[in-house]
Amino acid sequence: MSEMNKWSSIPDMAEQQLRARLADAAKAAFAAGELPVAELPAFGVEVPADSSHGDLAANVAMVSARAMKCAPRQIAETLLRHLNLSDTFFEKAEVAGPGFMNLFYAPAYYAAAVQEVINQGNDYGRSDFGQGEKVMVEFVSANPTGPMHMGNARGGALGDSLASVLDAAGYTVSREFYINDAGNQIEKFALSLEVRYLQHFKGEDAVILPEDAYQGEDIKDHAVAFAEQVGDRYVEADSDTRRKALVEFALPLNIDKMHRDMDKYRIVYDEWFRESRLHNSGEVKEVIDILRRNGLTYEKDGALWYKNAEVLTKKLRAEGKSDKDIEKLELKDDVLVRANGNPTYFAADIAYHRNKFLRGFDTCIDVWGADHHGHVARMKGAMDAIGMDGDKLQVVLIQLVRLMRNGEVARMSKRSGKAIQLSDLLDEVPVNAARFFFILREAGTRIDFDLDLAIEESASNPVYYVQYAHARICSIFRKLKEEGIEASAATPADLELLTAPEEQALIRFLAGFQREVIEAAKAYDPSRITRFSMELATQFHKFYNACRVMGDDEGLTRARLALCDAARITLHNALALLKIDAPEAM
RNA sequence: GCGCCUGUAGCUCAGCUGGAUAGAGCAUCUGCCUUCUAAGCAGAGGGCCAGGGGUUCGAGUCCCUUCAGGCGCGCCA
Repeated sequence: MSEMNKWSSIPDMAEQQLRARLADAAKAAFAAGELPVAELPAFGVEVPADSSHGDLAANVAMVSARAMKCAPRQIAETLLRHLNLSDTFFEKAEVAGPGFMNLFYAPAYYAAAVQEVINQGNDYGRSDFGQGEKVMVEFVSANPTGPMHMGNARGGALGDSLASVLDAAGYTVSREFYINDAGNQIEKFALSLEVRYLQHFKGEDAVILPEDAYQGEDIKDHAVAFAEQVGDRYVEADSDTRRKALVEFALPLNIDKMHRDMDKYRIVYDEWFRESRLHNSGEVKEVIDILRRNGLTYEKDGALWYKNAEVLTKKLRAEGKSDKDIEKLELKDDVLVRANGNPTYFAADIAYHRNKFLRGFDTCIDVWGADHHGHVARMKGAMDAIGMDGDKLQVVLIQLVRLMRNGEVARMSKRSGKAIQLSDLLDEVPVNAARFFFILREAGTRIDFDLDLAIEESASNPVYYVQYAHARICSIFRKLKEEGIEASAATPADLELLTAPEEQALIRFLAGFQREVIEAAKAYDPSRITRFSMELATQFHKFYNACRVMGDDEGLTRARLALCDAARITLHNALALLKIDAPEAM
């Protein structure tokens, strides 16, 4: 409960004070014989939806009613009589509704909260909640056989921001991109390139592109570029040599492109991890051997199978599921090594996740497309099966993005007629707007991305609403400087002048930033920060319209300038987590 | 068929571990700039929180069930 925090937040301190004083009040009431002696149960302290109900509300009387055999309101009234609020952040308490104890902050609370933001500056919002635990966030990990798409754009923004949020919450975070540069899809890539290369010299009808090959224009572009560079000397070469040359030509180009796109999207990875490494190092073989030794494999139809059903059944039984329910799941086993001798993606992925844990990560978070959800349970199970802890593998599933144009689903780019790519998006939509949009909604919801709206009416994008608030604050300080006014720092007494409802609402909101970051980290949900930034902008705009910053009262002016500065810092730090610019002017 | 996700205002969505009269943006309508950025603010209308049961002081939130939509159940990744 008491998270000893070196970045102690003011709301946390206030809540602790309140809990301690309520416990004291109960003790006093017991001693006076005014309440039956009973253990004070765990109770909640929360921010009421309606500010007329105070700044914090405790439900201690309601949850104590049964044990004390006493009406909640009566318990609350008794506690109130014994409640001592001296030397706390509170100035008033009252009993309301069914027995809530409503507490009101004193001006000192608001003063302390503003001062805290200013003191911490760029660190404001950070905490050591995560205790330095090592966390890896693996995201995007797009297939290198083709260009990245809109789903990668969403996964990229969410994964990157999630990593930032975890970092701010005190975790040691690493960002990773997994490149599937081995296996079946590379074979398919090679075959597709080969057909296009041969077609380039012999004509489209001479060689037929199989239906299951990559149909995209990008393959043709690569083949043509290769043909222009080396000519027709691979036409007569044997297929293996030809395919190898084509892949060695095209794959680096695709990977370079992914680097460039991610760079433009402001995503910097700590590691680009290649699947081929796991095959070359023998790690794929190792995990297969481990599974074999653990008796979790068998051979059938020439392939080596993994006993997924057995592993998951055991796990689900341990979790208390009935055999009947488990049977309904129709659990299936999976192939590790195909009849042709090649390991499957699944086998390589087990090796990859083992590699992650062996690198010392306490938690590995995978950001996957929602269509991979069937893969989650068996991957966790496989971790258990090789002696790792499957619970330390966490998966965030991202729903697909639907592209809309003129109210209809769009699949193709209007200009090129090709499938819409991430790089098209970044060419047309400012990065700030694109990122903001993709981090606006939590991962599990399907979203529609309206290209026309994003491109043509970008000013209606809420990102500008938030940025405008930041620019507005900066303009106040700019004006101050232009007029040669040098405002000294606000004193605690100055800050206690912040008593207008709009001022206090803004401060209460600012003060909750650290908690919001922690909540976002716990839920693996960076979209909370996006919405926080929007609400913060609203609170600032309201304050700005209601309270003139530079006025006749010097103390109040200093205090309001301090509040502006606190709002600017908080807004800046929130946007920084999302890697969205906080402009000084618009 | 089985599993996962989703269902809240006309549209897009918030709603912290259950709390007091369910919120915001867009859209529609009405006001507010001779003083710090009107990309802003204030106000109005708009809801059987998909339906039905249950748990309790109290349910949009938890449990069961029905309905509707999305996705998944490969020697694909």
